[in-house]
Amino acid sequence: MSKHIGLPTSFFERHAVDVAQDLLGKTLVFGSFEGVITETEAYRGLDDPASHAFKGPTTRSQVMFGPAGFSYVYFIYGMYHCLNIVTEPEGSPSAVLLRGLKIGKLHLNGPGKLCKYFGISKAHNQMNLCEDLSFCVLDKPHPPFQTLTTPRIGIKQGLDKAWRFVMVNEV
DNA sequence: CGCAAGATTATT
DNA sequence: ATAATCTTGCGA
Repeated sequence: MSKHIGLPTSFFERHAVDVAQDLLGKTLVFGSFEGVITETEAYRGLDDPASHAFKGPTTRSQVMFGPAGFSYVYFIYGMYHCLNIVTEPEGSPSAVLLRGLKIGKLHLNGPGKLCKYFGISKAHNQMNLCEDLSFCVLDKPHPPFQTLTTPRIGIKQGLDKAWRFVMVNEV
C-alpha cells in the first residue's frame, strides 16, 4: 500500500535532460485532474539556443532561473498555454516542457492540448509543485515502457540536441 | 512605440 | 502548407 507522495524538490533539482526522461510514466496532478506523463522536452540556458532563458532572464523567463519544482506557464501563438516544471538548482536556468498526458484511454498529445483540457493558464505560473498535493507530480506505480528520444518539436535552433522523450511500447 | 517571432493546433 | 491570434522582447 504505497503512500503516493508528491515528487520532492530533489527530484527536479537535477539536470533538465535527466528530469525530462524520468518524468515519463509519472502522474501529473492538477486539482481534480490527473494524467500520466507521456511526452516531455528539456530546455536549458546558455548552452541551449531554443530556450526562453538563452539570452538571460526576462520578465517571462525569470522563473526558469529560480528554484526547481516550480511551474513555468507561458502563452504562445496567441491561443495556447504550455506547462513546464523548473529544474536544476536556483541560478541554473532550465525547465521541462510537458507535451503529452494520458488519462485512461484519452491521450492528450500536445502541450497546448493538455493545458486547455486541464484549464491551466498564466494564473498557475510560478507555483511550487513540491508543497501542495493539489498541483504536483506523483510517483505512482506504472507498467514498464520504452522511451523514444528525438530532437525537440517546433523550434528552429538547438535541433542538434535530442532532448524530447516519448513513452512508447507500453506493456 | 512599433513590429516580428513564437517550445501550437486544426484545417486545407 | 497555412491561418488563427496576441504576448513578449527587442530595437528605434
